[in-house]
Parts: sequence; C-alpha cells; structure tokens
Amino acid sequence: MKLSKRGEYGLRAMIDLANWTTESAVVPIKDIATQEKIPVKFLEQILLMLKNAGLLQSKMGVGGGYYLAKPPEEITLGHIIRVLDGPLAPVRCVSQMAYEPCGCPDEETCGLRLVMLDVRNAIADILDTTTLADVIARTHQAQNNKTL
Amino acid sequence: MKLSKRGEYGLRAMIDLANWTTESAVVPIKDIATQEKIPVKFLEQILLMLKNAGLLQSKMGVGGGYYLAKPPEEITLGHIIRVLDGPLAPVRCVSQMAYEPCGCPDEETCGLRLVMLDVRNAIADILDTTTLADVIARTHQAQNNKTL
DNA sequence: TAGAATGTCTATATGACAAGTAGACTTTTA
DNA sequence: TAAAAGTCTACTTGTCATATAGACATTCTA
Repeated sequence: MKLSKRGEYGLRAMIDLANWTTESAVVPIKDIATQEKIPVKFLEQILLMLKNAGLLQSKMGVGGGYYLAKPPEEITLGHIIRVLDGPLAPVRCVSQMAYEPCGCPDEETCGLRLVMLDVRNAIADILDTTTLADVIARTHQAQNNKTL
Repeated sequence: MKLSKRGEYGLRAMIDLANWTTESAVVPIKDIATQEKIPVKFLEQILLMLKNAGLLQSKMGVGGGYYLAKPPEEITLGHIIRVLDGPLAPVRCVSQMAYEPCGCPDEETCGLRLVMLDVRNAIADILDTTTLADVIARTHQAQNNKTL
C-alpha cells in the first residue's frame, strides 16, 4: 500500500512547480532537485514522464526548464500518482483504469472485492479531488495555525 | 498502492477459515490451497506468519490443520494486511505503526503530508473496522441481492 | 557563430523484494 | 511405526525500484 519514491518525488516536484507558477516562471530541473533533495538524473526521468502525460510543459536551452501545463487548480494528485505509480486500487479487480479479473469464482458477490472497492473509492475520492492548489492552501493554513 | 499476492492469499485463506469456523473444524493447508488456488508451499509460509502474529492456531499431526485464534468478528482485515504486507500508510511519515521522518523541512505544516494522512485514515477506517465476519456477511448479502 | 545551459532519450547497474520451490525436521494419530 | 500433518530455513528466479551514465538536441547570449 505504499507510494514509490518516484511517486513521492513527482508529487513534491509538482507542488514546487505550482509554487513558482504564480510568477509564471520556467524552472530548471536542477533547481527543483536541489530544493527537494532529489537526485537530478532521477528527477529528469520523472519530469519527462509527467511531460509525456501532458501535465508539464518544458522549454529547452538556456533559460529553459519546466512549467505546469495547466493551472494548479486543475491538476489532481490522483492524476500525478497514476502517471508515475499506476492504478490507485489495492487490487486490479477493482481498478477503474486497469481492471483485470482476479480469478475468484464470482467477482460480483466476492465480499473481499466489495471491501477493496470501498478502499479504492475512499482513496480515489481524496486523491482525485485534491489539486496542487489545495495542497498549497493546506500548507499555508497549517503555517498560520502554527503561529497563532 | 497495491496489495501483494501474499496479502491477498492471506486474506482469502483467513476468510476461507472463517467459513469453516462455524463448524469449529481444523482445516489442513492443502484444503485451503486447493480451494483458493494458492501454491501450497507459499501458503505454508503465509499461515505461519499469521500464526506467529497470533491470528491463527494450529494442530500438528494426522487430522491437524489451522483454525482461527479468535472468532471472525474479532479479526480485522487491517490486522491481517499489516502482518503480511506492513503498514497501511502510503508514506511512512503518516504511519501509526511504522513512523519515519520523511525529510521535509516541517512535517507539521507539509500540505502533502496532511493529504496523505487523510488517505491513510480513510484506508484504516475501512480496514480496521471490517472483520472477517463482515466480509462473509457481505458475500451472503450480495448473493441474495443477485437472486432477487 | 561558438559554447554554455538546458531538456531528451536510451541504456545500464544494482539491490531489494515478491513469489515461489525444496527439503529436512517435528509432532501426532491410527 | 508409517503416514499425515505443521515447522523451519534456505534457495531460486524474475521483476522492479532507484538510481547513474552518457550521447544528443535545442536555445540563448556573448
């Protein structure tokens, strides 16, 4: 039930980019890697995957870098995780994006499957409705609460 | 975010055992393996882990086998999964049973962490309140709905 | 127009872990 | 005492996570 490093790094990088986006800047990989303490070459691959998935855009050459393809309000954590880590579902037979039969005699009446479907939905309900903007808002909110 | 085969097999085996428990029987590994189509030697290890965790008891020798250490109403899916697959939390910095710092500058105000905490809680709320008895009940319920 | 700064792409290394297999050993019963 | 069961440890095999390396393409600027 664990998020991979790739997934975690990708999320952190996207949040980082969302913070820069307010100034509509283009951010080089190196800067993100330094900021988030991620191996540069690993981050390269991650950002490339996110670009190929249409979540990022990039500019080559001097002064180039990455930037969000859409405003932070329109990018969900669920989307990012699915690109980097695959389906959210704990078992394939309840996955929306990558269904596979699990071999139990009757999926329709399998109690375990029904519970796992609840789990999948609980996860997806959170991750598919939480955007990068929401994450940033929660961070600021927590910071304010702390200083009170 | 995926359950391992070990976890899935273990859950299915426990549910199987819970079904036999009504007759307070002792079930040999081979029978469970056949029923659930699980490799016998693999299932051996799984049941042993569950026994060492106190969820199963066993009887050696002819006529021996496994049986639940507690009634099905008292065994949660969360407990089984933790034994076989480790923590439920998607990242360790929100794990109750296996916390580890994640290296972000301030965990208390990390928005990503707060979201992941929600996810962990959503998963745990389901898995730690759903028992083997609940799974069996849902199966029966689904079967009844089907024949209506 | 050269060269430095950037992203792009593919290949490779390494270690951990999942999933499964093997076999010797112990206990119990008939 | 032999057969049927669980116990324990080691091993195999393949896949995947987590990187690392290096050649290449593009863009800017001096």
